[in-house]
Amino acid sequence: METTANPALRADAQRNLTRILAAAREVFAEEGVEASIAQVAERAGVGTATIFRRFPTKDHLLAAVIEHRIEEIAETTRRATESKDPAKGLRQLMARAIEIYIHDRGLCESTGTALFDKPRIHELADEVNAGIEALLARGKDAGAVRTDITAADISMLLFAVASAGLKLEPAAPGAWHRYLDVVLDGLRPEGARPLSRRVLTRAQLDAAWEGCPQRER
Amino acid sequence: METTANPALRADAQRNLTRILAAAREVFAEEGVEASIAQVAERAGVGTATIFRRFPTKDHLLAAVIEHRIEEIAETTRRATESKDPAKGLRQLMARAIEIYIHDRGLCESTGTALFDKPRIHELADEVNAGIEALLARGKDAGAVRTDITAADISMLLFAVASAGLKLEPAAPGAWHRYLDVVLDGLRPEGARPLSRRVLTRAQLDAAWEGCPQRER
Amino acid sequence: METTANPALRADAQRNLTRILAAAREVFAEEGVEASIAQVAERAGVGTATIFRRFPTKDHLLAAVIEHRIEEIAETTRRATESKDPAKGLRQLMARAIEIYIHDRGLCESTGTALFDKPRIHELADEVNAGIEALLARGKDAGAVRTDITAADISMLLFAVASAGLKLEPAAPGAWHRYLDVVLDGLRPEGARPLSRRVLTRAQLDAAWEGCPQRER
Amino acid sequence: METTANPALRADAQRNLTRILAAAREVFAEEGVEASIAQVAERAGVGTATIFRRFPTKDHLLAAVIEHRIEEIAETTRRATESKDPAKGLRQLMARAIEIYIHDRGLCESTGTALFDKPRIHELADEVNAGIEALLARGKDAGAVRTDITAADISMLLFAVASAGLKLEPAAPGAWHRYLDVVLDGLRPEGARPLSRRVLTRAQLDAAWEGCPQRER
DNA sequence: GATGAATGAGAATTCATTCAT
DNA sequence: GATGAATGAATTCTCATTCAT
Repeated sequence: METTANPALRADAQRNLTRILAAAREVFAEEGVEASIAQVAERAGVGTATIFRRFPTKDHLLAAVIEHRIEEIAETTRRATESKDPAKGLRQLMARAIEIYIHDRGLCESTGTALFDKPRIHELADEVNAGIEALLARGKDAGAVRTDITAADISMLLFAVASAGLKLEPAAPGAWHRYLDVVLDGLRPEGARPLSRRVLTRAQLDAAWEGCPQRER
Repeated sequence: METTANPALRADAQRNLTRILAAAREVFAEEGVEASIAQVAERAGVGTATIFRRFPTKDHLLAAVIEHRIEEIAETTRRATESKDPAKGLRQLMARAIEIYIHDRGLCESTGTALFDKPRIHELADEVNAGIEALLARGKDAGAVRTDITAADISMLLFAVASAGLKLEPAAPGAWHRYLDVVLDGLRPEGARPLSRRVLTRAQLDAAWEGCPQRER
Repeated sequence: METTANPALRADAQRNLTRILAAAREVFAEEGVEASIAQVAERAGVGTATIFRRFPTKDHLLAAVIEHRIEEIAETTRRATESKDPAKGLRQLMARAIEIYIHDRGLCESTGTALFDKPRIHELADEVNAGIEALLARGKDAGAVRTDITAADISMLLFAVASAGLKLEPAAPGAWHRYLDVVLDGLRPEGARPLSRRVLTRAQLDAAWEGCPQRER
Repeated sequence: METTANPALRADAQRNLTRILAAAREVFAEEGVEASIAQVAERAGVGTATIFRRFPTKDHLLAAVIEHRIEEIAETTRRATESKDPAKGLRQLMARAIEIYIHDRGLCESTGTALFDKPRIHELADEVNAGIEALLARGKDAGAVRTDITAADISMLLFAVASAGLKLEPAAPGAWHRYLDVVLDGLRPEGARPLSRRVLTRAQLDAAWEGCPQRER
């Protein structure tokens, strides 16, 4: 999760690149994907062309920012899977991922667009998925998690709570924990009522993350 | 819930207004709030200036469209409160409201922006809130709903599931029912674990719906 | 060859459209295809957006200008074919077409680019070609033109002289007539030496006019 | 015609200069004058700044490339004047010069711009002119060339055929020979019809090569 | 000397909003 | 009243040229 240090880059360029990425993270997080490159440039203290030297397209910059966030989520997943208690691990993972989402409007807006269709993002998504699956398996074995739930469901529920949290955060910081609590309670096996729809196929999940045909951008 | 019929309007003007609103609902639902006025005008079969005669600003038009949707949700609430079984009523209400949300990108994108800060919307929000409260009270009495949940929570949970549904809908239509199921299971009183945060104050809820200070547009 | 009068257009719009086209003809003629839309707008006395309302793309505007010139050439061809003397008609045609080319840098630069690949241009090109063929046939019959020359050759020779004329015009207006004279002398049948290459196929000619793979613009 | 070897240059600098010129020749030949310095730098395997160290301006680089081509044409002229048969020499000269032109988009686009206004180019142009004049004189004496033609005319006719060849080359390589044939037939004295315009003055020819006041770039 | 990096001045294009018919 | 037209302020992206290492 180290900030991508490119050793082939000159010192000043590396510094600028770091600044650009930091600025882009902030700006897109605050303003969403419609923020202009000029805003990023200003916050980074560089000219717009400097950004375009590193990122041929605004979307490339956005993608880099998103990748960084997904790296964070993957790292979070890694740590969560090390937890002794799978239920605790799951909550930890969801809570931390939600926090990352909530503080990044751009990330939320990008979810389910073509920006997610990059090899590195796929890799990370696979990794996250595997981690969740491992936690789920242990949780189910321990009788702490209902058995009809899949990793894909966890991703979607996480996204659901995060979306509500995003709206709520300015007015009631952290209030989304209530909703995560409700959802986690809904994941218990005791008295669980059967789910009314089929589980998501992998293709459906992928399509949800990338495919969004609206907004081709 | 009749489309606001303004009796002072000439027949043709009234017809145009109706067309404009219908077109705007469709266009913003499909394309989101970034859709252009020109698109709306074209679908309505009127000139752009005709729209601006009725709505001084694009945001005014958006607000009218949103108001309409909230009217639908209020109407849905009214019907739901008539249900004999409060738990069924609650599910019905949430499911129908989610459906409304899911099929309107513009509505989702607008939630929590200044566009919601209109007297009529407040009225309707109050009405919806009251309906949910009534259902909740009956549900709690019947032992079907946990007691630490408020109407504000239901709104937010509804928005949460809707947000996930919005992403998922193209790839897996209706799949969001799974997540509503999970949430509803989480609302049962049996074995409910205490919620980790305070309930939302009314001010916080209002701020969540309107306040979003980012995105001044 | 009337300036495309669109009767469906409001008076002011028609006036602006006319101005835009006139300005575009002048500006592209003087500055070449790299002239900016802003230059055209300024000369036309309108805003840049007004141009983009009529022409979705700079290339569309360029295409309209080019089409106009080719119309002029087609009209010239029509008149030339009415000449009693085919040799005179041919000279008349070539001379007038060269004049049109010479006073339009944009036309010269566009020749052989994708801008020529439009149905209307193809039609006009066919018409010009047919006219030249008719003149050639009559000229050959009359013993005034060598028999191994085709209409495609005439187009290319015309373009050749025009290219030289373009460079020469500012310094020596009309001097290109000398070179047209030489070429026409080269077209006489008496003592004509055999041409060293095959005649152009239609496909080759078309490719020369449109195909230019360099400069995809 | 050795590549200008500057003895004051360090070995590596000399090598870079050579590479830059070679790359520039290729790039401008293929892409035309709008090719970017970055493209040249990349092909040369040097940084852009290295180019600007040697050539204060893009135009200076272009000028150097052009000079090189004119050197080639001058060399060609020299060889052509050694031909026993002046008509053959003339054809040889024109054909080879046309080939040089045709394979260099940049050269064609630059012809007649301020880039030609350099002492060395003037020298070379004089040399070429003298060579052509010598050939013409011998040709006229031998009755192989019409007497009303000047060296300036030959330059322009050459440029004319080259321009057509440039457009035609991708679709029909070498087809321009047909047009050179026609022009050469037009240069024969037998039955030559009087030329309709005055001969070019030297000033006019110079202006044609350099003067093009449009396109200040 | 050499180079990658930085930049500012455009260029095309879009869109909410105001005007003239 | 209705409408198409006009516009100016953005926005993304390019490139010759200058700077810092």
